[in-house]
Amino acid sequence: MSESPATASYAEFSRRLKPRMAELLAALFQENRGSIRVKKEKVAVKNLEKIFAAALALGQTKGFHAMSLRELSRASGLSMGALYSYFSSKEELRGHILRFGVRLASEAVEAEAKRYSRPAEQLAGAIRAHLFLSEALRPWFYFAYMEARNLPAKEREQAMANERRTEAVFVRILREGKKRGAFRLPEVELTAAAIKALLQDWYLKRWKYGQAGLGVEEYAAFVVNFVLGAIRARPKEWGK
Amino acid sequence: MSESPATASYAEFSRRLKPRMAELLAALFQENRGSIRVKKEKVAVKNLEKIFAAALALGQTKGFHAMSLRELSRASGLSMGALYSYFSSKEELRGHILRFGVRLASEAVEAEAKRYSRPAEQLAGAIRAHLFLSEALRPWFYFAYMEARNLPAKEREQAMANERRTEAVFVRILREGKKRGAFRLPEVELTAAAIKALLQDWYLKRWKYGQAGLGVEEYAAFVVNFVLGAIRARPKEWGK
DNA sequence: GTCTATAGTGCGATAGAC
DNA sequence: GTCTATCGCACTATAGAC
Repeated sequence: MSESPATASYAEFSRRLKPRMAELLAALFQENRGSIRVKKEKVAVKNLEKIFAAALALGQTKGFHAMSLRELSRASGLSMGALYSYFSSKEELRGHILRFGVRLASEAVEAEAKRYSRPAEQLAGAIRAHLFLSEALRPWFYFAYMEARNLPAKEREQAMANERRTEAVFVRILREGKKRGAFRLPEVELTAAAIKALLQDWYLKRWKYGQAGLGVEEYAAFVVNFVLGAIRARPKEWGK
Repeated sequence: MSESPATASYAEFSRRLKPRMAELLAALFQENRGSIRVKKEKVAVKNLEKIFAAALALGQTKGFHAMSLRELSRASGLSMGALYSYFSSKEELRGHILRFGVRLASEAVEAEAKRYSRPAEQLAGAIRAHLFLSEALRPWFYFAYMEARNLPAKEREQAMANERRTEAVFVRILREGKKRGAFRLPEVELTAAAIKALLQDWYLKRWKYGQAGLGVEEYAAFVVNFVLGAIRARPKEWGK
């Protein structure tokens, strides 16, 4: 509940996230002891990490469906047979990867929420937190976005629900700011959707921003400024 | 060079686009007489239309790579053998579809450009034209966006160049408006990228806007207003 | 726990009848 | 111009050696 002027820097955000990734990987192993044939946690976690990293990298460039398990075997350094000790089908592997990311992401967003009380700072904080998160987990975010449509119906609905949940955070902040007179905007839901689109562009068009030599902090500053301008929040009004 | 208050309605835009689609399909047939074994234009164009529509629909839900030619055969009503009278490989089919769309899209955007002289109206017109176009060719836009990364290197670079070209239109308008004092914005390139992201969200998240009962004209009005707000264009300044 | 070898399936593409 | 039948191949997944 501190009122520091802005969310922590990306470096700090990233530093706080790292250890959670290792913990969650171990948790994922424990929860799937049934289907994972390897029993030593240390070995399993190490290999799961390799498999996930390789699958995300390959999924990045050619898509998960187009990636063959032979390629994954080569890229991860494990044989075909060894791979199948960690999952029982290619689809199950995709499920593991997606669930791992969802948990990591939702935890991190919850942790950043409600650190501020003034609407404009809340909005800026939420934008920064989402961008920092997608930067730290960029391969996963891209993977999840692109794989969403290939999911079986049930999981696809869950993915769409996730999309709505993210937007709901922004809807709440916008509505509160509007009530307090800090923001002027007619369409709260559409504005939240627009913010979401700007956040997603960061990991979807990384090639473009990378070539322009732009960092995540600079992009975050731009988005915050752009959005606050669009909803008529003026610097002098930020404190309302 | 008319100075009507806004780009034509979507209905009118769509009406003007339709005949061009038939013409371009015929042109595509003529240019590929070498590789297309069917010689009667009437038959060929009719079947190409069926094939393209079926491929776009299937590519929509599962991706082009995941779509098998057996499925395409079923969906288009042509046998496997017949399909191969119209293209010599699955990849060539993808190329046909992408090139067809690129030509249709670039023609339509050129036609809408430069209809206005005042910066805010130019910007609003360009936003509306892009949205209307992506609405009329939604299956194709979605297909092109999702297939871009699966293209061979040369064609992928061309796709990225297309992305930049669209943005260049907005950069030009923004820069001109800034010079004339109609807009206040520090980052012209980033603003153009942000506008692009908002335009793309319309066809990428169609499920969301569709469920909300939102039409393309309403979304266009929102985006225009949002962007003009962000770049500090005020209604009274629109005429500058 | 990991490997190599291979079974079984469905793919893209083609040949030849009509 | 379109069809059916089929080829060869690459894939996912598994069996059994080490």
